[in-house]
Amino acid sequence: MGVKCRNCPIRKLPLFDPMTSDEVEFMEHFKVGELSISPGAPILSEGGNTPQIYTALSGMGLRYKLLEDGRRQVISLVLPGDFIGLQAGVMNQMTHSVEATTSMRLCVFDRSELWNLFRTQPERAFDLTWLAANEERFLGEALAALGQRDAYELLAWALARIWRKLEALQMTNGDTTSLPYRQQDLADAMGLSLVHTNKTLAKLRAARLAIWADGKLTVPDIEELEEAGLCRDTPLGSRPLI
Amino acid sequence: MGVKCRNCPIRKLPLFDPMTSDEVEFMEHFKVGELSISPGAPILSEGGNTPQIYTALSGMGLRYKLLEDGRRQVISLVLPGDFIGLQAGVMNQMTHSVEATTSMRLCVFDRSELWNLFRTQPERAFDLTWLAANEERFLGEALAALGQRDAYELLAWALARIWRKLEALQMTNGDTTSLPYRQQDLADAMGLSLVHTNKTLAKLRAARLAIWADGKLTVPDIEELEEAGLCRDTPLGSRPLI
DNA sequence: TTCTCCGCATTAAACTACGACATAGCTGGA
DNA sequence: TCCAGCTATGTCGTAGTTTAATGCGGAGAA
Repeated sequence: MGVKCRNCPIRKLPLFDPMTSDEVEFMEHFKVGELSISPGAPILSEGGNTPQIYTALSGMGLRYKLLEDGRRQVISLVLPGDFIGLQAGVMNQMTHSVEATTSMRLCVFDRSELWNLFRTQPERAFDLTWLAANEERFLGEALAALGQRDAYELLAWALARIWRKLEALQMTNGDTTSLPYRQQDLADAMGLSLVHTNKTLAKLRAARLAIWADGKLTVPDIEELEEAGLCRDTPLGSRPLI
Repeated sequence: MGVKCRNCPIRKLPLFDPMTSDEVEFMEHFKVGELSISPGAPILSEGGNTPQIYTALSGMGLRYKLLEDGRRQVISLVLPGDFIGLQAGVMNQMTHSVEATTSMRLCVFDRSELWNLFRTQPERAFDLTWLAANEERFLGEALAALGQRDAYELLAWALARIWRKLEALQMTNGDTTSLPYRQQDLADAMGLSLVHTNKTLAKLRAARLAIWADGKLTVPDIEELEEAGLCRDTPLGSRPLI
């Protein structure tokens, strides 16, 4: 898996920014070990304790939250370079669950050490805090910002976004990429029913905008796809200066 | 307006926490003046520059964002104690607009001074950053967290939440409170059409859960109202420790 | 190998919530 | 008195949900 992030990347918002070498080095300082996770296994559970935080070195997963009525809200995908467990609360309690959808390798940090950041590197501390606050954000949220769209545009937007993300991580191969998520995952992320998601994906497929099959995503023409989703990203991810 | 916050309150997340006296004193240091705003007047505009930030001392307003298609997304209410303009970006550019819906009194701070926080008071800096990141959040966002519900539960939840907020600020009077927002504002906040919002409010009124009329909100039985909205707040607002 | 089970994708039919449009009443201000 | 802004209510079309049934490939057991 030809991922750029070697060991302990901080990926700033917007999530596509690569990490500078001294940032990598800086994070090395906090590293306490590595961890392997098998596909389908939970990494962190809502309400659980996390004295440590992780970054994904390889593999994919997703953040989600179980709702009272039994539905599941997917918050975001977990890709190599992402933090996991950063935003756990006062008692280190997680506010959502994280699960691997492929086998994953994780890099482990000691959470308490991170407080040093605030003393030694205020600007980086700002980045981290901001990242933590935003980690909780929903994929669908930014969509709300853009105004409610119908399922067609919603999914076009989501696929285009995922594609761009993977592209930035050099995880695409020509116009195809491997993407171990089920249609149910996508549906949960967008707040649509599985059935309707399926039908809408069929429409996208018929329009030859995005072919989602067999755990693979093929995007013949990304620009066209982005246009179909009116892909105007909100400045939500833009980095503020307080 | 019997608000607790005297001059320059930092209200931590969750937003109901009162400010300690030394925090008040601390913020006094940054204060550079006061400002009066008349009802309906804009305070900050999206894209505009803000060399300063404000806190609301009295009055109410709302944060919103204009969408490309002309609709308006209300982000959140501005109540006494809230920060305004905290999260403006790199060039001090606002990412959304803020408008007063009553006459307001604002306390003015110098933005650049705030960077000192990161050097002198790391923990408070954390609070501030967190607050800034969350200021952008949409009201409807937390709703998405609970899972999309129908308009009825959506509005029940929103009204209950507003009520609790005002209650904490001691801005309620028995089971009635003054609330200078239009139905259009509520609709924009919840992402519903004005017409449907109106009809749904009628249903809530018929059920004697919430009476919204003449700029006043009456809540005969808050517990019942909360239940109607399945009002289980997400821990979204809970303060994390990284 | 073949049978069976199970998770996932697919498609169809009935139902529902919401938006669009239309119309009317109510109030305060010029 | 008229007009503008807000509230209120009815009808109708449609996007999306729900339910249910079918198909299909992979894993495990005989």
